[in-house]
Amino acid sequence: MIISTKGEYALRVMTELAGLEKGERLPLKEIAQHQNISLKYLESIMALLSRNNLVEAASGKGGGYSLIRDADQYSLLEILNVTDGDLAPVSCNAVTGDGCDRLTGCPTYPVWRELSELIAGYLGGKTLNDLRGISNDT
Amino acid sequence: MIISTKGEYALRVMTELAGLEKGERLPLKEIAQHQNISLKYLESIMALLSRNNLVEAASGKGGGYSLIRDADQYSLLEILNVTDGDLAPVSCNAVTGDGCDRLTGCPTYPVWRELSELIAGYLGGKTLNDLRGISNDT
DNA sequence: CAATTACCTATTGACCCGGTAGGCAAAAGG
DNA sequence: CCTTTTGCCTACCGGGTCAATAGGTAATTG
Repeated sequence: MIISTKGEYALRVMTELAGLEKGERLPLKEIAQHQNISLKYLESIMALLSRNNLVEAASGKGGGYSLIRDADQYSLLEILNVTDGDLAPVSCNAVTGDGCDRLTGCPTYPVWRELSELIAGYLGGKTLNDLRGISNDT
Repeated sequence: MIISTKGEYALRVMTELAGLEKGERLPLKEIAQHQNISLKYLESIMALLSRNNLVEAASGKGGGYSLIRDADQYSLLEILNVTDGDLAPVSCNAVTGDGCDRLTGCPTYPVWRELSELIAGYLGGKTLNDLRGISNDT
């Protein structure tokens, strides 16, 4: 599988954050309870998202997490790239270009490349709003 | 990644087998040399393919492997399902239906389902012939 | 019978993933 | 200040899987 629970959890949490009012924050403790996910594990995930400027964090009382942009400005691809790295469907790294010494003439390469683009295209076109059941068309 | 080297190797070997004349066989020793893959490792992979009736095997002198059907009658999906199991892109097993207790109302589920179908659709439409650079349109 | 080939059953080492633990840093409030 | 709340960092662990190896057995042919 390409997408780990780390990615799955990240999407779920960010979807929840998308429901907040502007300026509102949600502490991780509450999120972990809602989503029924280990708090400690979530911590490591959210720290990662924070480091990559996908969410904003505030320490101390009244602190917590919030989104930085509007929900429809986050593509799922962008988020999953942070949590799961490159989403290349194949273990050989031909898709990213480096490492395979048999690349020239490799019969499977074009297929992996196309498949990669297909996946990236699909996930790049979906946003957090799609996860909330909110359609993007006006 | 969804697709292991096992799947990648299986596709490469079967593509090579697709180049044989009708009734011709190729012993694994040669294939392993051509493809520069460990013979022992290949053995385990080919035994798997053989058990699942994707290739035909013949022991003894003059033996080896051959395809059973025409190359355009093997979809990549079918082969990869044998080597890599279900190609579900997500570790949660919601896509196959069982196991997730949060399934009802799970915001990400529809996305994984769609993505799964997209991948299966793509790989189901490609055959071994596509790996040989032979187009299926007459 | 001997050579060739496929098949089966372990086993190994490395790596990654999900999760845990504990302590540190920052911010806010009294 | 000091305490509480919150996020952040580092390290660790157990289990599973993957790629690969090893050795032996069965089938087929000459």
